[in-house]
Amino acid sequence: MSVAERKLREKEVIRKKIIDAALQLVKNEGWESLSIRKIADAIEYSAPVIYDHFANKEAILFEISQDGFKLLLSNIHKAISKQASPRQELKALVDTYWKFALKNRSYFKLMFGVGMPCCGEGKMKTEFGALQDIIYEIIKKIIVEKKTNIESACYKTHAFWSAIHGFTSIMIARSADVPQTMNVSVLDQMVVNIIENL
Amino acid sequence: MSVAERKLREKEVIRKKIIDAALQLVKNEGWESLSIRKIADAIEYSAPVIYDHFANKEAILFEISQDGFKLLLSNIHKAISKQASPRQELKALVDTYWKFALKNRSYFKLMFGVGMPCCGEGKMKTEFGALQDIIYEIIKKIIVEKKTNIESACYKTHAFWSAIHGFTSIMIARSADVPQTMNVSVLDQMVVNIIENL
DNA sequence: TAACTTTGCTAACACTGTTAGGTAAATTAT
DNA sequence: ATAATTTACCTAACAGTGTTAGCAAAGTTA
Repeated sequence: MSVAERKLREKEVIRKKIIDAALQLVKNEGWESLSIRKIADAIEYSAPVIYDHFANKEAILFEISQDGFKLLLSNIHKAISKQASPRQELKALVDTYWKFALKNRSYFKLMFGVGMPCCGEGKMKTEFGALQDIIYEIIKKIIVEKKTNIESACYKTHAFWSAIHGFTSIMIARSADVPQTMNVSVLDQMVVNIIENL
Repeated sequence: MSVAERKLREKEVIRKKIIDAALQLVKNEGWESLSIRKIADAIEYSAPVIYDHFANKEAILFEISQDGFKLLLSNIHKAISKQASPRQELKALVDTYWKFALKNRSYFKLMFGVGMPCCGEGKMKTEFGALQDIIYEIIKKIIVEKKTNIESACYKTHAFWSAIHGFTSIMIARSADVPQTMNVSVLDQMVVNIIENL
């Protein structure tokens, strides 16, 4: 019986190797030039072996983008837990989001890429929702604190999320096209302004 | 001498045919599955002919995305010219932007795709800037009207643009992942709120 | 009419994702 | 321990990709 267990473990090891190699290749050469044969080369197996572990290339990219979400959510939770007030929590969330995008462009592009071959419509509902839920909870707390209209929490979550994500997307996707006046301080000021008007 | 002119005209015709065919294919099957051979097939030429008109595939996608910008800017100018006040201009701009994204998803994905093979960093500075300039001018007018701080116009342009683009990107990229509470009325309310706080 | 340029083709190269089929090794059953 | 069976892994191949080289025919100019 333990033979089967060992085999499963070994399979898991190769699976991890595939993901690790793929991520490394994406980081070095961009996701456009990622190929099954390059992954196979990196893990020192022949190409078809990869199909024993993943249905297709898209499934690999999908799993990587899910890992990205896990990492981002973990970073956010860590950052939030250190804060003393909901307002500081919201600031810490934005800071973490921005730093994640900046330091992990490959992940970010896979996770939020418009028209990405993997992780398209309807595949990221849970990961996507988790992020939105965190924002929602913090905003609710601030609204309670400020005693403004609690019913607007939902709308405000979307508005907040739109602004933060829009800023980050523009910066990551088009860094060279963006005027110098659009920099991180704009993001900071945006958060301050949004909190003021919650 | 007029022979050369005719030849240039004929070249232009084929060039246009390539772009048209490519755009049609992108609209029908998505940009991922666009291929030189498919374009060649559509225009009833052999594949290498395309390289007499474009350096490579990326150049075709680049030109298409530029056409997209031209169309979007033209739509915006048309919509703005019909408005009576800067506030209505801003609303019309957002409305046009949103409708453009909705009706021309292919264009939008090419124009603003995070990590798109074409139109990456540094290639869209002018088109990108033109859009931002329009927003800037309207916002300045509103600020003058409201007699608030004119120096904040630049920051507010970025913040506005971030929010609008973020909302649209999320909707276009992830329509199936987005909760039902995030709909066009959120966009409307966002614009109203932003104008209020300019 | 001869020389030259342009046009457009086929064939090919080096890739891509993916599948079929076979072989040798590892595991299980007898 | 031997036979049967499953698993692991490979090579070869298919159909497709972007792109280039080289050639033949047509069009243009001298």
